[in-house]
Amino acid sequence: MELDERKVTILKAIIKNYMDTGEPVGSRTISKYVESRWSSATIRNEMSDLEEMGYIIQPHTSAGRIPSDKGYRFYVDQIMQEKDSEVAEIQELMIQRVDRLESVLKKLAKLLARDTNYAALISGPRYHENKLKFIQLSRVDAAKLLIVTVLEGNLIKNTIVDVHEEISDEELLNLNILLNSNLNGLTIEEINLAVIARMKEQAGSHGNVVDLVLNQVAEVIRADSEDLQIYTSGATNIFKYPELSDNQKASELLSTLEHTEELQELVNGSLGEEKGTGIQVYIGEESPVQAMRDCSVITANYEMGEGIRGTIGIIGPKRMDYEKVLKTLRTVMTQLDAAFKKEER
Amino acid sequence: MELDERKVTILKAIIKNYMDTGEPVGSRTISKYVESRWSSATIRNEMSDLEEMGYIIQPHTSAGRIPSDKGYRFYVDQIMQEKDSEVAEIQELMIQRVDRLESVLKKLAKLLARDTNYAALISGPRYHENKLKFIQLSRVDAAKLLIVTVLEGNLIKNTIVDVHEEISDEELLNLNILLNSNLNGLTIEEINLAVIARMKEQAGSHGNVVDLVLNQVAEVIRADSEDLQIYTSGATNIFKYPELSDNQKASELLSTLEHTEELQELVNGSLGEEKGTGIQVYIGEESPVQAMRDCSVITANYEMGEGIRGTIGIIGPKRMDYEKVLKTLRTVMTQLDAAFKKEER
DNA sequence: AATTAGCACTCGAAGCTAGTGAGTGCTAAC
DNA sequence: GTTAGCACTCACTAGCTTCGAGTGCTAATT
Repeated sequence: MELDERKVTILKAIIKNYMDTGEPVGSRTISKYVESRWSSATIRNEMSDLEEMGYIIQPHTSAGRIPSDKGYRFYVDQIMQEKDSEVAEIQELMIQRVDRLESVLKKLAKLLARDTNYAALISGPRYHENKLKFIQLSRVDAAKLLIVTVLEGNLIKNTIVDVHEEISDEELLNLNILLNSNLNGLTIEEINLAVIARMKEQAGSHGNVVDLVLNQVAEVIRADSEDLQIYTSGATNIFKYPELSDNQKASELLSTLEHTEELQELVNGSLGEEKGTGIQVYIGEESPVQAMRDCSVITANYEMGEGIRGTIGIIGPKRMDYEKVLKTLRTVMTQLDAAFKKEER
Repeated sequence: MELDERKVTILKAIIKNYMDTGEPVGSRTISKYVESRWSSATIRNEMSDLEEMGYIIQPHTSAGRIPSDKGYRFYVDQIMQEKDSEVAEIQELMIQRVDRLESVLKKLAKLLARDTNYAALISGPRYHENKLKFIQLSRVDAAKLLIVTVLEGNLIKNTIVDVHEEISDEELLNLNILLNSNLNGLTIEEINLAVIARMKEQAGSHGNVVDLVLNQVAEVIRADSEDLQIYTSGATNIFKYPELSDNQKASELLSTLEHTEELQELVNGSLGEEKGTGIQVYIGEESPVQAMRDCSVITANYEMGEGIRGTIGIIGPKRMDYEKVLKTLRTVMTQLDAAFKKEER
C-alpha cells in the first residue's frame, strides 16, 4: 500500500489533533477538521489502512486512533526537511550581562522550559582538552595561597591552599614566572614527571610548594572534567500532560531527571552523532534512556568558540509540538554561539 | 482534661504506628502494640478523650485515628527536649577533599535526601557583609584582564574584562597595589564616589581601567548576594508517601521545590529565629510555604566560621521520622562546622 | 470504481448497588 | 475504673448496568 496524498493529509490531521487534545481522535472529528471534506466513512477506511501500515494505533477496539511512534517519526521527518524560514527574534535579551557560564546555562534551561512547557536539560560544556593558559599564585592570608588557574576557553578555577613555610613576595613572583613559563599551553596529561622534576629543580627550596600547587591544579581540572554538570528545569511540566503524569511513570521520569548520572548517556549519545545540524529526535522507544520511553526527546548540540560543546535537551510527551521545539532549539543554538563570541569572558 | 501518663503512652503509640504504616490506626492495634495491656475498649475511651483534646483526628467516622498537627507538635516537642545522647559517626568522610563550597552543598543535599528518604534543600551561605579582602588583576590575553576578587570568608569571584588600551606589566603591578591599598577591608557600600575619585586620580592615565574594574567587582558581588542559591535533592522521594503523591499536590510541591524563589521565605524565616539550636520544626499549616501545608518541614541553620550562615531543610510527610531527622541534622551541623574549620579554603 | 449513508456492534468510562470489615460508641457487667 | 459485647457507621471493593464515542461492514449512490 502506498502513502498517497489523502492518507498523508489525514495522518497529519490525526497527529495535530492528538497533539492539541491528548485524546484518541475519531473519524468524525477528522472529517470536520480537514478542509476538503470527505465523509467520516471514507476517513474510517483510510484510517483502517493507516493502522494496517503502522502509522496509527487504536488503544482499544472502540476508541479513536492515536499516532504510533512510526507516525510521529513520519511527521517529524517531514518537519525536519522544511527550511526554518524565520530564525525568529526570541529572547536575545536573556543572553546578555551574564558573568558566569553556569549561570547562563541555568537560566537558559529555565527559559526553555518555560517557553516550551516541557522539561529542559542542558549539559555544561565538555572541553576537548584542557590546555593551561595561565596560573597565578597570590597570598591572601599569612599562611594561605590562592591559586587561580585559567584554562583555554577562559575557564577559571580557584583553589586556596595552606602553605606551611615562609614565602617572600619576591619568591612568590618567581614561582609565578616559573609556573607559567613551564606549564603554559600544556594539557593536563602533558604535565609528566619530567616536567615536574625540572620545575622542582628550578624552584629550589620551594620544591614542595610546586608539588602542592600542581596537585591542586590537577585535582581541580580532573574534578571538572569528571562529572559533567547537567542542569534541568521545568521537570514538573510533565504534570501538564495526563498521559505522562500517571504516578508511577512520573515518579520514574522525575527521578531520572534528578539523578543526572542517568542523563549522561543521552547527552553523550547525542554528541556522538554529529549529523548535519546536530539535532536529534528520539521518539518513544528510540530514546536511550529507559524512563523516557513514553516521551519524546529532542537534543541539540550547542557550540561556542574554541571547540567547547554541550547539549541541550527537551523532554515532553510524544505529542509535543515538534515544530515549535525544533525552531526554538535552532534559534537558541545560533544565539548562544553569537552571544559568546560577542562577550567572551 | 489532663494528659496523664497513659494518654501520653497511647498518643505516642498512635503516632509511631502511623509513621510506620501511613494508615489510620485503630484501638485494637494499639491494644496489641502497647506493652502494659489495656483492652481495646479502654484504649477507645482514651482515644476519644485524645480526640476531644485535639491531639488526634478521625478521617471519617468508622476509621482509626491519625495524629493531628497538634499531636505531632506534642511529639516533636518531647523529642526536642531529650538530649541528643549520641552525636553519631555519620559520613564524616563525605565532607572532605571538596574544593568548592557549591559542590559540598550539592553533595550534602543529596546525602541528606538519600539518608532520610525525604526531600532535602540547602541554601548557599549568606554573607553578612561582603568585605573585600584581596583583588588581583592579571593579563590573560593581549586585550583581556582577569579580575580575581576575594571576599572575607574566602569567597572567590572571577571576571574577565576587555580593555581597549595598552597597559604595561609595570602599570599592571601598580594598579594592583593601588586597588589593594585603597579597597582592602571595605564593604561594597563603602566604596563611594570619594574613594573612587581618589583612586582615579592616583591611577593617572588608566583611570578608566579603574572604573571598569570597580564596576565589574560591584556587579559580581551584587549578583552573588542578590539571588541566594538554593540546592534541592531527593524531591522525588515524596512519591514514597502515598498521602503526598496525589497528583495535584505532588505537582505543586515539586514545582515549588524547583522554583527556588518560593523557598527563600522558608530559608529566611528560619534564619531570623535563632532560638537555641537554630532548629525549627514546621508541622502542616505551620509552614510558611503554601505548597507544604500537607508536609512537615524541619530547618536547621549551619554556620561555618566568620559568620557565614545558611539553612538546611528537610521536607517530608507529617509522619516523618522526626527523631532521625533531628539527629541527622544536628550531626551534620556540627560536622559541617568542624570540617570547614579544619580545611578552610 | 470510489464514496457515502446507515446500522449493528464493541468496549472503556462512569454510575449504581450490595456486601465486607475495620473500627467506633455505648451499655452493662465485672 | 476496666472490660466484654453488640449495634452501628462508612470507606472500599466487586460486580453490574448504562452510556456513548467510535468502529467495521454492507448496501445504496454518484
